[in-house]
Amino acid sequence: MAKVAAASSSKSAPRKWTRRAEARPEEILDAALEEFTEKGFDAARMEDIARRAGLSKGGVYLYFDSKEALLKALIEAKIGPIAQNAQLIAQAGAADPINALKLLARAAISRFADPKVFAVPRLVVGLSGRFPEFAAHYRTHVVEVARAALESLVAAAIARGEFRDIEPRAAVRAFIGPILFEAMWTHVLRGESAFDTPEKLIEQHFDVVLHGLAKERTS
Amino acid sequence: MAKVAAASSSKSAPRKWTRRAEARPEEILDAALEEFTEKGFDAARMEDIARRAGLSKGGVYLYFDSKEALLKALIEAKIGPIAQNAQLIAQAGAADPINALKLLARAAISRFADPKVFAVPRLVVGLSGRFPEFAAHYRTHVVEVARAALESLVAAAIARGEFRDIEPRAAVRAFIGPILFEAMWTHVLRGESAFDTPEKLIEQHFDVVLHGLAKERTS
Amino acid sequence: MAKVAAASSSKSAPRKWTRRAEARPEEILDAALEEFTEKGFDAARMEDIARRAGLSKGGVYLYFDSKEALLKALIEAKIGPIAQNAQLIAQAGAADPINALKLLARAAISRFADPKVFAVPRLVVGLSGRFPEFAAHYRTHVVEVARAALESLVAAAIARGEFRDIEPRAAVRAFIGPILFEAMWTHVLRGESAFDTPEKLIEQHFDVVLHGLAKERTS
Amino acid sequence: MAKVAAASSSKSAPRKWTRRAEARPEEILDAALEEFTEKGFDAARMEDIARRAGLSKGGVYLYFDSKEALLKALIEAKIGPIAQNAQLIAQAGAADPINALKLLARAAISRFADPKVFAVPRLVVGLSGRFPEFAAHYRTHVVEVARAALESLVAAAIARGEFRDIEPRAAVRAFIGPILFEAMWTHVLRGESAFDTPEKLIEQHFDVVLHGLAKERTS
DNA sequence: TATGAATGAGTCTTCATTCAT
DNA sequence: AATGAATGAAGACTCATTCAT
Repeated sequence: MAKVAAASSSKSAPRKWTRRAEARPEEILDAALEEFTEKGFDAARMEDIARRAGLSKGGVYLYFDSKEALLKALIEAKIGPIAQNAQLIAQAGAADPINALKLLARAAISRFADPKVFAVPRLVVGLSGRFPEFAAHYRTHVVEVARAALESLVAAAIARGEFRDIEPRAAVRAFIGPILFEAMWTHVLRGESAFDTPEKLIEQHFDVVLHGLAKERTS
Repeated sequence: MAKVAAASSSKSAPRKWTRRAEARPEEILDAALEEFTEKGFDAARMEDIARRAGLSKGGVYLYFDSKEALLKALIEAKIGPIAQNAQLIAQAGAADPINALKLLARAAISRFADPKVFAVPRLVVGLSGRFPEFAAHYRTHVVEVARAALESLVAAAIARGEFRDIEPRAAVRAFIGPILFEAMWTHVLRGESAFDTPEKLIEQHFDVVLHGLAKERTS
Repeated sequence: MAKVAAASSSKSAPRKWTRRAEARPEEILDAALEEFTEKGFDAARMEDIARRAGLSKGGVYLYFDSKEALLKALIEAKIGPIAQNAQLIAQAGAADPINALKLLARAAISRFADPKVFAVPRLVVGLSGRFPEFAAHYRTHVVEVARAALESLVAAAIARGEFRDIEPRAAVRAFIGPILFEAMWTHVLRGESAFDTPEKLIEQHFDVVLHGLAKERTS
Repeated sequence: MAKVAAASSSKSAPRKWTRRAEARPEEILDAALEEFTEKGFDAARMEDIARRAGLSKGGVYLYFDSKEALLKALIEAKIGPIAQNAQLIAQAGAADPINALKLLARAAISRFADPKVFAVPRLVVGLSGRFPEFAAHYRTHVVEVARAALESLVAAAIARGEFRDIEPRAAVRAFIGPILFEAMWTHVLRGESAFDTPEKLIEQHFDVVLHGLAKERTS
């Protein structure tokens, strides 16, 4: 990481190899994510990652200290954007919570549809036993942030009388769970999709989750 | 596996070490599951598995041909019970679909609360990139079976006018997703639980999922 | 080292592979000393050491944790005997210090004539910059012990009026230095010997050095 | 070495970087000696040497063909002066051999007290197994030269009746050995000095050694 | 059945060396 | 003359697997 920082922070002085060296860390990270996803952290070979990133075996070590450091950098690098999204939309949409939730769901679904994006949480899941710290990092920086954002939206919706008086945490669970399930089904189990476009999934999701299953309302 | 069959079928001739030998494959499988869960398939050492199962390094090979064979046997061995459950309850509960769904949810939640049980799907997720056949096996023998059972229950409920006319698949997704999410949160991310007893989770789950989020019913 | 201890301490229970496994650590140590002496610690390859000891690459790691651990064990294993010698003779010869000194010199010279024996101090010298702890260990456990033994002999000789009243430390230096020099000349510089038998060297050594120390002049 | 010659012979055309380029080989040699002494030849990294000499990794190769060439140049560069010294003093002091010996001893002791100076022989010792040619070179160009010079002095002293009729070679051994021993003690074993000033060591040395050699007893 | 010594293929990692700029 | 990104050979170390006992 120190290495990466050092390499990528020297933007001021003009270099001859500019494009290459500047872009390298990112290229390696991408290559690593692909290899890790395909083979798993342990089974992935550093040389394959290097080759995929367009350099030789030893080249990776110019940017990352070790395989584990590469993994760590990878997780941290890919985590930020996701978490930030959640926060921003949540704040922006306090005025119209239900609409904000819809926006968020739409964003989450379309992002999770991209294998590249889903690859990171998937990796974290696979490695959680061996590297609990990554799982913890992910929980703290991504899931809890998103959760808090969603809960406040739900709370707002309840306050406005737009939602029933339910446990916000349970609502969030009901909101995210199906999206997670669908992503697992698609990327991990490689099951076939039951709808033609993502839009259809979103629609279904809202239909069921926002409106409920039961025909007759008891409460 | 051929080995396993051979080993466990020799029940005729009584020997002094009978008990041990008979129980061995199961013991090894359990030990393997624990090691695999803690360290991951690759990082787990055969010797540690053997030690945990109470025999020596070479001993494991008397029952399983290789590490990969052990993994395969493990997944298959732990998969059956789950899938069967789903089928049984589904059939049994056709008369009262909503109640059957409740029973199923209750069963799923309490089972997933047990780390040992959740360990297998977790393992499958981690290895899905490297061994897609396991993921496929899991999808076919477990998830699709359960899904079909649930969908038929939902369809029955719709037919009886107890559920709105929604896409059964979407309903199932909404039904299972939150349970999966909670299990991930607990076992993978090691997040703290927001409720005291599993019973409370079940209650919340029903409250939200079965009755819906929206206060005002549009349809 | 823990490994070695564990392996060599199990002498009670009879094993089938007795000879081999019991003898292994010693065989490896010898092989390592030879390789280290010929090529130096860094340039020596573990596989060559293993091969020379009669096993395969990985075999060495059954007895020693790492190359460095092997080096450490080697130095410690070969150091003990030397130091003990010094102490024993020193105590035994308190009654006739000059004779004791002669015995010691004779022992030191003949031992240093053996390349295997001189190899260890030689190794320590070569590695002293990188592993100062080994040099310190050698100084403390070998040189200082020998030095103390010799000094007390010299002091005894002075007290008896057999040696002039000189600084014991200087006397010891004059006593050991030439022996060290000769060993260096022979083993390190591979210079030719100027005498036919070691006995001749001993004679010359006494002629010059003891003369420098003795109170009464004979010639 | 060819490179070094080429680089240092280009004195004709004055350039702006003149001073630097002219001094470079020497700077690199010094840096190399320090690194080699601290870490050993193998463990020393070319980049560290370069950095210490004030240039970058690749820069060293403008002056030396390889790491081994650098080592060779280093040993040769640092050897000359020592050997020449010996010869000069030896010839100059033929008239008063004992005094010449004293001068030589004094010179040797004070030179060996300097870690930089002792570093070269120390390096040669450590590498003698791997590069016997360096040891041979050192023996031929340094030790044998010095030895011859000293032996002729001793022979002269014997001829003049100032020394007893002893084997000159043994006398030289007795003369140099203690100095070598002291240097080893100080630099290699990092043992504490037993005297305050080098002068004191010289005094002690003469007291013991010259006594062993001298015909007439003074005390 | 069970053991654990032994093997050797497989990988990470280092670093001398090269070369475009 | 100088740089430092890049290469790739080399070597320490691990561990699944075998096999004599």
